[in-house]
Amino acid sequence: MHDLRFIRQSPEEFDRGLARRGLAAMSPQILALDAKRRATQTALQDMLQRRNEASKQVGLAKRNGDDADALITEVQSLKDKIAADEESAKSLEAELTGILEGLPNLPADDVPEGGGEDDNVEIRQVGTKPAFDFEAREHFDIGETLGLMDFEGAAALSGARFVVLRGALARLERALGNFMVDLHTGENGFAEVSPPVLVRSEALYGTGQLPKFAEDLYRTEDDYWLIPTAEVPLTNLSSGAIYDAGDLPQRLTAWTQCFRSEAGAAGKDTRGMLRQHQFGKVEMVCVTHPDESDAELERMTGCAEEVLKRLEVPYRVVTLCTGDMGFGARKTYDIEAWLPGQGMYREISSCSNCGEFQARRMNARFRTKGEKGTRFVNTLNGSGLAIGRTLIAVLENGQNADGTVTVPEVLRPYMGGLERIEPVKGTGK
RNA sequence: GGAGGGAUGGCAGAGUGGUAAUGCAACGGAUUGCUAAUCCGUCAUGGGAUAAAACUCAUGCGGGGGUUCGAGUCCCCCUCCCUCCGCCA
Repeated sequence: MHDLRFIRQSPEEFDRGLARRGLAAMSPQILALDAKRRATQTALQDMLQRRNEASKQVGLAKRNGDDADALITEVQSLKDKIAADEESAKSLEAELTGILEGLPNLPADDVPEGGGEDDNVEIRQVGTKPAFDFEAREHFDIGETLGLMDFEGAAALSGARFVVLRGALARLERALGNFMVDLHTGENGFAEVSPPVLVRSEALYGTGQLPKFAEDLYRTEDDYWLIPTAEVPLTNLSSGAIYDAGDLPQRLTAWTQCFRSEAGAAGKDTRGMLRQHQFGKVEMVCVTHPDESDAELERMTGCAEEVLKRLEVPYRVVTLCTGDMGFGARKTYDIEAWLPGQGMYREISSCSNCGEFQARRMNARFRTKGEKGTRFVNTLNGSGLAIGRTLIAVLENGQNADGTVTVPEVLRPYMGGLERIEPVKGTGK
């Protein structure tokens, strides 16, 4: 949500931000609406003032036993006018809010300009791509050869974009989640949270998925929504909060299932488990002082990178350009893991600084000792990491010519010491 | 699912139709100085005014409607929280 006072003060700057997002200037329309709203409000207030005075006099007159009919008639005649003005003030307000809540966050100054994915800027590549003396296969080949990745069974249960993992792959998924949460809580300073995955619409409004992106979400018949990411519950834990500045930053992590309708992704990544309706993800959320959020974004991205480093998966970090950033973000780093089977880097984490955009929607503030009043906090979120995609990366980077997969060393303690995942004889069907 | 209770400022908490008490915390100031106390003011949001204030007006008692000259207070609808009962992993 945008600050109307900022738009009033710096309309050019506001429009410049929108333009960088590829959007038309909105400040003329917004300011016109705002001026109209304020004029209406002022007129309304004058009438209310008169009504209040007259009403007070009626009270006095009645107490003194005087005649108050003239005053009563006057106020009654104001009534229709007041009601009409209230009505139009309210609808102007609603119109204004409707516009403001549909506009994305403005990009930070250092975000590269661009229209889409192709204009993202690579910052660094880390790790060494594995050199295979055979043709690298994609994860679904590897998984099906192992007999442990079952798309048919999943289709029978749930349809397309689901998977059933079995045996060592099911355990690998669990191992990844445990490893990531242990890393973030043990070394990266995050507090572990186990939140609901069903939330109210208010929570989704707070992080910005609603009202604009309802079609991407699953909704229950009794009006709960399935979270598309644990960013929603973790960030909204700060909804309505007033922190002491000393209690910031708040760093939270959670391993949850995430649910996405993938309404706009028809035909994209249909094969395999790259893009699913349901997937596990370890999420990191930070709530910071406004002066700290830029540094926190670097830190958080580093925390996500550390997961891949330890898993020995090569990756690169890109800064998303203005055209590829999500709705609530003012700056985003994507981490893309190297997938030898695809011969491509694919997104495995997205770390965003949302500034005070979400905090305004949630009314999340902090107070500094010695200062008057409160200010909005800044919020950040990042995957640390998406589990399904990490599993893909581990399979593709750890694959061997004989169809087995080498388990990264850091995961072995979570896998009962298992060093290699071997194909199973028969699928048990 | 059934029954009941509740929602008022940062927090606590009064207020049954006529200007939203009071306490705590916080901020500004005054005063006196033995780890502090005392006093005064400020202490929700928005409009107008202003360089910024002072100032001024309105709104604000969970949300939305209604009754009334006037609603925190009365009526209707809704939401959320709590308690008890039932069911349940």
